[in-house]
Order: sequence, then structure tokens, then C-alpha cells
Amino acid sequence: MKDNNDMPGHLARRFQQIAVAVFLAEVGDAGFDLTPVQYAALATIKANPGLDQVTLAGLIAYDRTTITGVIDRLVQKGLAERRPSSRDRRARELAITDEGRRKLRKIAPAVESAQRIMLRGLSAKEGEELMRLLRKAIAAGNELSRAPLRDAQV
Amino acid sequence: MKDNNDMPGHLARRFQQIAVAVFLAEVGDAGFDLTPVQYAALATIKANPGLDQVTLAGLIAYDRTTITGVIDRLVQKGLAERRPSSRDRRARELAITDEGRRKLRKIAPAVESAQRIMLRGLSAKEGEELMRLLRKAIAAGNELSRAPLRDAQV
DNA sequence: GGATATTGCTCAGTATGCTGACTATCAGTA
DNA sequence: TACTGATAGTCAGCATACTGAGCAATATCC
Repeated sequence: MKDNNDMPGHLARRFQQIAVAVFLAEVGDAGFDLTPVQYAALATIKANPGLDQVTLAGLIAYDRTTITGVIDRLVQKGLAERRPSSRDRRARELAITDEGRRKLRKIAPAVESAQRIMLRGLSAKEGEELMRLLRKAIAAGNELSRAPLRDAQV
Repeated sequence: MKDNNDMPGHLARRFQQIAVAVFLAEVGDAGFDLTPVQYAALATIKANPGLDQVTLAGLIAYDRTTITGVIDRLVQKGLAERRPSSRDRRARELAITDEGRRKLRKIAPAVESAQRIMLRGLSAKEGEELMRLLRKAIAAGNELSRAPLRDAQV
């Protein structure tokens, strides 16, 4: 019988579980209340002002049905705004608020610290190699999930 | 600004997202209806007959509040049984049913195939290295999540 | 121009995962 | 034995993720 530790699927789940826990702990200790998912969405909105929800979802590989709730919570916290697009009445344009910008800036050290902590068992070189291999495996499997990564349409 | 692709947390989420999608697709195509989480739980129950829920949770690093629902669904599908322990009236002893054993056996090829597919972008050597690095990072972070991996008490 | 296909978004439903609280039970000790 | 603390399991509540369905609007093709 194959051991769990030989199953990439199990290792993926476990690493992600730890990554989320570390993120929430670091951010929480710094006095903030933002999930990894909300952070990535907010940072991407800031970097691409006026983008619509589908584009945002593609940029961070979230399912479009998931992004609705995530944005709901960002809006409710006053960190982002959702307004109807003038060009396409189906779409919503997203923007970060000043409050959101402030929060992103103040939270940055905790986020960086979290990324370090989740690799703390590895040397710098090993950490790089792990990220390289993950990127490579992810690129090959991108189309296999319902929410693949997509470039922004310019 | 740091790219998502340089954040181990993002890569972790993405890899695990693909891993789950691949698992569900392979198992579903083979005509079965079992999630990765349910599969791991069932396989572990089979390997440790009579174990209680907390022990099971520790062996696969699930939260004890999550395992309740997972077992509910395994029981409902007729794949596992939950009965009160004779030694400890708080605990429930878990066992796999004949049906569960049959299902596990028939599903094995799809599970193995899924593990292969989620590494398909990597050479055999790279796949091994990825698993080694994940194991190492996970070992160092084991205590950081609410549901750490635990050895069975013998 | 009008039928058709596609797209942006939302919703209901289900399955993980977690926090925090609670009950019942057990174990150790005064 | 009575008290105290720890443990097994469950529950309510919240946040991701996904499936599948549906609505409104846009794009495409004849």
C-alpha cells in the first residue's frame, strides 16, 4: 500500500493547509483580518484598476462563482468597490479604495513573513527549487482545473 | 511588487487546486464518486481497523471537526461503519465495510493515474524532488496548522 | 436585422476546513 | 470519593471551491 507521503495530492493538500494557517497567523498577529484569498484579490485589483470580475478571477485562478463572495467581503470591509461597467452592462468594474490601499501597505510585512515561514524547513536554494518545480507542474496542469490562470486581455 | 508566482502560498493553493481537479476527473471518469478527502479517510480506516475519529484525523492531518462530516458521508454511502467504542464511551470505532473494500480496490488505478497526471509536467526525477521538498517543508511546519499529522498511539 | 452563440454575473447546493463553544466522559489527584 | 483537568465528538457559523443552472447583455453569423 502506497504511503500518503508518496502521494503528491496528499502533500499538496498538506502544504496548502500549512500555508493558509501561517498566513492567517502572521496577518492576525499583526492585527489584521484578511484571508490569503482576499489578499490576493485585493492586490490584483490594485495592480489592475477597473478590471472586471472574470478578468480578476483569471489572473489569480479563482472560480468565477467563488470570486463573487470574495468581492462581497472586500466591499463589505470597505477595501474595494464594485460598480457597473460603462462599456459592458453585464460587467462590474472593480477598484481598490484608499482604505484598501492603506491596509495592503500595512499588511505587507506580515505577508512576506508568512511566505518565509512556510518555507522555513528549506534552505534558500531548496525554497527556490520547490517554487520552480511547483510553477512547472502548475503550468502543465493549468487547464485541468475549472479555474485556470488567464492573462489579462489588453 | 512581488509576483504571485514568487509566493509559495499562491503556488501551494494552485497546485492543490489542480490536484483535486485531476483526482475528481480521473475517479469520476472511472465511474466512481469519491473525493480525495474521502478516499484518504477510507484508505486509512482500512489500514487501521477499529481506530477512533481523533486518531484517524491525526493520521491524515484533518481537523477533528472536519472528519465528522467526512465520516458521515462515508457511512451514508455504505463504505464505512461507525460504532461506539467498548473501551471509551466517548469514542467511536471506525471500520470499513465490504462494499468500501471493494470500492477501494476498484478505484485504485484511477487514483494512481491521478497522481501521475498532476506531475505530468515534471520528469520522474523532478517529481521525486518536488515530493521530497514538500515533505521537508511540511515536516517543519507540521505544528503550525490546527490539524497536525500525528502518529497512531500503539 | 434577427437568430444563435457566447459571455459576465449570480444563485442554490454540496464538500472541505477552520474557530469557538458545548456535552459527555475519562483520568489523575487530593 | 470528590474535584479538576483533559479528551472525544458534535454543533453553529464563516470562508473557500466547485457543479450546474439561470438571467441579462453582447457578439457573431446568416
